[in-house]
Amino acid sequence: MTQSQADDLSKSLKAIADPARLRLISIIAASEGQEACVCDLTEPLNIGQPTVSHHLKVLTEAGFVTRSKRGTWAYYKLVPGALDSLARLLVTA
Amino acid sequence: MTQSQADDLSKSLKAIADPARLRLISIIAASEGQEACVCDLTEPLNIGQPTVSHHLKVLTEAGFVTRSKRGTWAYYKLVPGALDSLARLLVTA
DNA sequence: CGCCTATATCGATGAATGTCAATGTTCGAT
DNA sequence: ATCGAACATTGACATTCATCGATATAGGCG
Repeated sequence: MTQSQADDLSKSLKAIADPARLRLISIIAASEGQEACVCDLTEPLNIGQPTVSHHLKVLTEAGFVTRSKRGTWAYYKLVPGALDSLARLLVTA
Repeated sequence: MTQSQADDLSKSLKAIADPARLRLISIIAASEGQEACVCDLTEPLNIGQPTVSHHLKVLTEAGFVTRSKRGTWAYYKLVPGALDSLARLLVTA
């Protein structure tokens, strides 16, 4: 594995290597259409709303979720296959 | 996913979410018997020997490699299936 | 327009982390 | 016993990061 490959893979791993972000992914994955509103994510995690917003931004920039605003609400949806392809990279490593 | 499950999974992910540690795993995995001596790991990574030692300790404590000393040399070996079971946890998340 | 609600951004702070230089430890060889 | 080689540990430093409070933005409603 080259240095830049290792850099890329570690960036993806760092993005999900956080308890709060793992739980966010878990909740979104269990939601209808694998999509959830921020209001459904703030309460069950015991962390403040700005922190949730921050974690969702990290996950979005890493390509694990996408954001779509409908009215006042922001909905985050899992990117299909993103987690699977990361898992495949792991066993190939 | 519960809080403690998320904590455990994030600890495993943090252990490999580092370019140097990913390259260490990659080199060990490509070695004969999936085992390599520290002397074979220090040079190709462009980081100092104490740092390599530190990374190997992190990987050992996370259960990805095991250490066995033979003479003056320390050999690190991949734990079979460790990466695979982590990858499986990811797609189930 | 003005208020309220939902979400994002900013700035700060404390904790964790990667790296190094220096030193310690262990083992083989002379 | 002594020396050198291989590896680990320690202490320090700079950077990154998770979290929070305060504030900004943006949309719906009266």
